[in-house]
Amino acid sequence: MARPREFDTEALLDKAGLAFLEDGLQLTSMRHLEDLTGVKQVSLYNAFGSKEGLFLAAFDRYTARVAAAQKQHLDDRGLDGIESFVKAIVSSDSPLPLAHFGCLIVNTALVAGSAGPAIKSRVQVFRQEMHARFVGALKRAKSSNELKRGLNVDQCAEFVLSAVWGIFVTIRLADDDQTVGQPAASALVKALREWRAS
Amino acid sequence: MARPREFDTEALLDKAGLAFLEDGLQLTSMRHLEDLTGVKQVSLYNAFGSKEGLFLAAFDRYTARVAAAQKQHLDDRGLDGIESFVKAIVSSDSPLPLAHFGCLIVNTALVAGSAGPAIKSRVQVFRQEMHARFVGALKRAKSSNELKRGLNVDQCAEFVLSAVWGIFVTIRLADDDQTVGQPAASALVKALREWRAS
DNA sequence: TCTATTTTGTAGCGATCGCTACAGAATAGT
DNA sequence: ACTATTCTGTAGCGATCGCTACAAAATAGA
Repeated sequence: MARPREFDTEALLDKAGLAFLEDGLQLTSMRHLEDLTGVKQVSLYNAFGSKEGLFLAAFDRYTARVAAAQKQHLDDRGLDGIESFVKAIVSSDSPLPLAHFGCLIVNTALVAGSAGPAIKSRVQVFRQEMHARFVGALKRAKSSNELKRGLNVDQCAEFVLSAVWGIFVTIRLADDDQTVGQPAASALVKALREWRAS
Repeated sequence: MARPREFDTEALLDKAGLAFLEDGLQLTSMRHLEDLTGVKQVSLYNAFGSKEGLFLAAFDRYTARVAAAQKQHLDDRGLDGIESFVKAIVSSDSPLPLAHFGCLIVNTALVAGSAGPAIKSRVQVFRQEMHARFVGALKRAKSSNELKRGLNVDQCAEFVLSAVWGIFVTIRLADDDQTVGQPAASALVKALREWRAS
C-alpha cells in the first residue's frame, strides 16, 4: 500500500561494500555512494537509517559470503580443508570475489576502535566465528590422528587466522600485482603440513 | 636571527604518532593534534608544511624506532634472532613502546591506497627494508646450516612479515587485553623451529 | 477515484575539515 | 636601539561532511 523501491537492495549493498573496501568507512562519503549506486542519499537514509546502518548491512552481506566460502572449504575436512582455503585466498580465480583488493573485515578490524562499538563488536564476533570454524577443522584432524600430537588447536587456529589476515594487509599494500600474497601463502601451507602426524 | 621555537619537535612527533596510531591518518584532525600537543595549528603548518608532512615526519620517527628494534634482535643472528623478535612483539615489556595499540606501519599500510602516493611508497619501502632484514637473518641461518634445506628465504621472510602484521591486526581488534597476540605468536615461534635443520 | 503510505528529488542545515591571512611577540645581527 | 626574520595567537576562509525538512511522485487498499 505504498510506493515500491526503485533499486535492488542486494546489488546496492555489493557496490557499497566494494566502496567501503576500497576507501574505508570514514573516507567513503554518502555523496560518493549516491553517485556510485545511482540511489539518492535520502533514499539510502530511508532504507538504512544512517551511514553506519548502511555499512553494517553491506558488512553483513560481505561476511556472509566469506563465511560461506570458508565453510565450503572446511566442512567435514581437516588440515587439507585449511590448506585449500589458504590457497583459495591468493588464487586468481578466488571464490572470494574481492580478495584482490584486500578484505573488508581486516580493513574494518583496524579502524574498529574509531568506528563505534556496533561495528567493533560485529568484527569481533565474526573473527570468533572464523576462529571456531578453524578449530572445528583442527579438531576433526586431531580425532582422526591427522594432527601431530602436542599441538594446541586454539593456538593453531589463532595462528592461521592471523597469518591469513596478514596476507590481506600485504595484498592491500601492493600496487596492482595480485600475486604478492603468494610467497606468504605458500610458506603458510608448508607450515600447515608440518602439523601432520607421521 | 629569529625567534626560536617553543616546542620540542621530537616530543611533538611522538605524541602525533601516537594519535595517528590510535585514530588513523584521516580521522586525526589538526585541531585534535593542537589540543594534544599544545602547539597551535599554524605552528604545526609552519614546521611541517601540511598534515601529510606532519604525518610523514611522525611516521619516519616511528619506523626508525621499529627498524632499530628489529636490527637489535636480528643483527648477526639467525633463526633465534627472528624468534626473539617475534616474542618481543607480544611481550608486555616490549621494546616497541606502542605495540599494545597495534603498529602504525600496519595501520598505514591498509589505508595507503587512499592516503596518497607519498605515504604509500613510504610504507612499501619500509616493508621492503623489514623484509630484507629477515632475509639477512635467514641467509645467515642458511650459511651456517642452521636452516633446513629446501626452504626459500624470500618466501620465509614474506611469511614471517605477513604473520607478524596479522598479529598486529589482532592486537588492534582486542579491547584492552594485551595478550591476544600470544597464541598466534607462540604458534609462529613453533613454525620457526620447524625450519631448523636436524 | 480517493485516501493513506512510502519513496524520490531539491535544497540546505549545522558542524567540522585542512589550511591560511594578518597582526603582534620574540630573537639575532648591526 | 633598530631592523630583519621567524614564531605565535586570533580569526576565519572555502569545501565537505552526515543528515534532514519539505513537497512532488507513485502505489495499495477502500
